[in-house]
Amino acid sequence: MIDKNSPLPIYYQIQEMIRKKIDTAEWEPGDMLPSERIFAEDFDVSRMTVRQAVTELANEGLLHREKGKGTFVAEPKIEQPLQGLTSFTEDMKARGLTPGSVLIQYTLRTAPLKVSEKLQANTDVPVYEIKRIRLADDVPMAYERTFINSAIVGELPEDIENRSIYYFLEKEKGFKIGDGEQTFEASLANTEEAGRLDINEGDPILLIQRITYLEDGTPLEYVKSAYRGDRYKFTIKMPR
Amino acid sequence: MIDKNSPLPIYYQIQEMIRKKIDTAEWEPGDMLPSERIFAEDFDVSRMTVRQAVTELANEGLLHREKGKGTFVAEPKIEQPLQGLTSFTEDMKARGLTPGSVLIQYTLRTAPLKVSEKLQANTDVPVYEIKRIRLADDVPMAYERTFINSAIVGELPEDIENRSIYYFLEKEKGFKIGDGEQTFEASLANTEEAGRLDINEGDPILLIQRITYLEDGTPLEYVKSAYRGDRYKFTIKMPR
DNA sequence: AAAATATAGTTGTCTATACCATTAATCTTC
DNA sequence: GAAGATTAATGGTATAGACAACTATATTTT
Repeated sequence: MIDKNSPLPIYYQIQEMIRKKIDTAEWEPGDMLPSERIFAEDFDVSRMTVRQAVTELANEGLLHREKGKGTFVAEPKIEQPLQGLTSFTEDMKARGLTPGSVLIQYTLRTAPLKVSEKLQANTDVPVYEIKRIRLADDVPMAYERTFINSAIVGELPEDIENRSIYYFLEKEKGFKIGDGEQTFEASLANTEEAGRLDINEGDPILLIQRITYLEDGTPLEYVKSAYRGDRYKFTIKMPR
Repeated sequence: MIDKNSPLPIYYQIQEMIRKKIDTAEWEPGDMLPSERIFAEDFDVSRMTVRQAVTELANEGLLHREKGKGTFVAEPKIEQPLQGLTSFTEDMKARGLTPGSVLIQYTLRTAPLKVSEKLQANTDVPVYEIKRIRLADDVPMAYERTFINSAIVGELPEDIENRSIYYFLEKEKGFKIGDGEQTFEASLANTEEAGRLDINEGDPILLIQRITYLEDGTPLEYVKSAYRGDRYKFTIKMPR
């Protein structure tokens, strides 16, 4: 469960392990976690290492510490509609819909000019181009074109469309996702988009473009999505 | 400077000391802090204690760590193009355009049902209803309908259309603006919107609805805006 | 002169331990 | 039975040290 020889830090492994148990509802809000001393003994690590893992999760608000009592899974934050960057998968789940995906195209190619600009890379940089139709409860919701800088991520598994790309990159590849820049624009469906989304040409679509950066500022991916205007609203909480 | 017998934790004292040096500009953005080992030696504490202080400040964004190099005072957060809540006025200025406004209607009335719901108020609550055409370089950019809970803000001056409402409420009335919730949606211009925006019926428009809250969570205003799809893109930076 | 190597300094991770403050349960005393 | 004291468990703070990973500079080698 915890691999001391992994290149990933132990505290990070513990962190992700806890996160997973909460994600999978194995540990539910209000549940008390094993005490730091127990954790340390179980994993045969120092208590301080356990604390480093727990501290970060507590700062994130996922855990809640009480002196003298213990550490508990925090109650899910009320009013959390898309506070930050989210994937289509997370987005749909938050809306109570079942996300789905149909792969249209999956190729490794050299980046088109506009894409290479967005990715701040040379025009000849190899990128993955992934075209997907995104489904919500089996109905087309968006037509999505993703470009991922393969010079950064290396090889992607072929079954990536079934999983969250973010999850894969963060958990399995160890990349740290940073900020994202998102653009919203109203437009009308062209022939291709109308066909993919099962709507008529000229119907309203919400174009969302996103550039996702790594923590160090390197652009990782560029996504162009066309959402059905009649089905989709994007809601976001903004500070200050 | 650091009092080991103080009831305040040592790491907290160090934290506040660093904060103060930055506040008073004794340490400026870009400056390198003494290394953790130097700090520890100077204060005669353990390096881990110093780290606990620095880690928190780094998480806050006040400091910036670089492995192998050192710890530096972070650059003050630049107000990125639309990182948070912004008014139309600020938005346009950030784009290098001159914002303008044409007042269409300004009334004090009882809230329509939908509006009172958004403002979490009774249906008979009095609201200001302000309809404006928003101009950028004298060209219609958006048609905006604003509802402000007058039970909260009291009386508004009549010449409000020439000024930023936010500025007025914050600086002159002392209200503290909190979060905002914003919804994006693609649609087609109806007759009224097309007329106001000088476009054709059926042209694409970006519908943006915003609810602005005070710091204590009270809804303050509800704004429905229809932006010209051919002229306006909304860009935002989002944290992960 | 350029390239490779060593070196010193930095943050990152981790250990093993110690004591403190708070909490909750148990035991003792009245 | 109620009140107080004890005890065990928890997270909070702190120590002294170790090695790893990374960076910049100085030194040596080619």
